[in-house]
Amino acid sequence: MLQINYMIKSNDQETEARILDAARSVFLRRGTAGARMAEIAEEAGVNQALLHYYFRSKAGLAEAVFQRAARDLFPPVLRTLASDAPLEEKVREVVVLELDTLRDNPFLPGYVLAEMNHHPERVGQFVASLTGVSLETVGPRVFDRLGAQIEEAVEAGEMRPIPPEQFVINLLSLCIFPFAARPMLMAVTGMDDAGFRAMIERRKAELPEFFLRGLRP
Amino acid sequence: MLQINYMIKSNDQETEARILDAARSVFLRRGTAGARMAEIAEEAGVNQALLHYYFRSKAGLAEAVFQRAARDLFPPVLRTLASDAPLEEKVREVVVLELDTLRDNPFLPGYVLAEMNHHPERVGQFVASLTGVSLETVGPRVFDRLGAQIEEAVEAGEMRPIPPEQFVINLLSLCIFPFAARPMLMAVTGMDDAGFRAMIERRKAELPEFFLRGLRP
DNA sequence: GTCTATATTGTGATAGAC
DNA sequence: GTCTATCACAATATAGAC
Repeated sequence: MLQINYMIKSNDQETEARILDAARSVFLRRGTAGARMAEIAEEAGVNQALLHYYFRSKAGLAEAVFQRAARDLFPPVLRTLASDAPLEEKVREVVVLELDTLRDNPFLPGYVLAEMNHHPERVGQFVASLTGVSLETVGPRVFDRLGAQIEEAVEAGEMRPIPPEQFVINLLSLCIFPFAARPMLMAVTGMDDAGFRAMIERRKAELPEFFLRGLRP
Repeated sequence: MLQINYMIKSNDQETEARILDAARSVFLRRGTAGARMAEIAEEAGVNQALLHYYFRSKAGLAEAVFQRAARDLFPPVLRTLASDAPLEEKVREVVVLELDTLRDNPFLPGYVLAEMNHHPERVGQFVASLTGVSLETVGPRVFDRLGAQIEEAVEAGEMRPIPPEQFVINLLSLCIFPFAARPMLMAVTGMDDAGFRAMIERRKAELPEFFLRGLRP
């Protein structure tokens, strides 16, 4: 009796998490506009009315899911890039970090990129939330630190000059795009899931060198 | 009178094109699931019923728009890559081709990537339509030709070995991703539209060298 | 907190006049 | 070919019992 009572009471928290997980799964696969509350409820194993009890509206759920997804995709990389580690080490670290994350969440890039394009207003809001401060602080912080390191390396004759923005864009492009274009790549090359994973593993090993060679004088 | 009569008669063709253009514009911005037939009709300057007269259903319109968009995004590049031009020339050509296309259609990548993720079944269909033949012919044709050229260059000591798939993935990543991630890039860096275009122009000049250096021994 | 039943709107699609 | 008016249903959201 006590046991049962305890379990019921604890459900409120656990249920909310289950709903959020189900919502994430459905939103990532179908996109926000294509997602159906009924499907989320079913996947969470609860009634549809409960979704509204916890998140008020579909928009509320969508907001929560997008914030979480964007946090999974970008901040770890940006934090790494803003650190004090040597440049080459940063590159290797970002590649492994990003490729491992996306191997486990292959729908993440497609979803986040699509949402950003469909709801540009959410992007500023998200960027602001990264530091809790205003929009203008995140970018500069990463790019200033990176720019200084690049300048150092250039003066030491180890590297060509490159704007830090282009540095970041190139690196993220090479990591993220293959996942966003996964269905097309699989269709064109005839890869299956295992083949795709193998291709990604290979990238993990060779991408850092490819990227760094491209920057050398 | 004759004039008016002529214009009315010619409208059927012109109207269908106007609708398709409007549909493209709305679908690209909102995604298929998020697009509204009413908005398309308004943007085309016609009544909503006309959309059904010409395209039967929303799915019909969506199909037409996706085919056209995917054709704009991929085939020119694949054709270039499968040509007989020297490898380095191909790279320069692809970069200019792709960056110019996307400068004029910044929503294209986000839309196509999203649709592919949400409707993987359409991808095979599209790939098949590229040659009119079966799915297995397009990929190999590009990759075989490219693989041979790479092998040549490797034996001449001009290049490191790299699987042709990775070659293509890297090249497309560097061209396409910045547009797919445009809203995020603009928010993080504080760029406006002009700044983004300037950034792309800079890439057009520097991307080929960066890419090719990354492949040299 | 969780459910069933129901209200309310949004949205794709059709009928039929012009 | 093009419009207005309307239908039919899908999908979000709420009321209220348990």
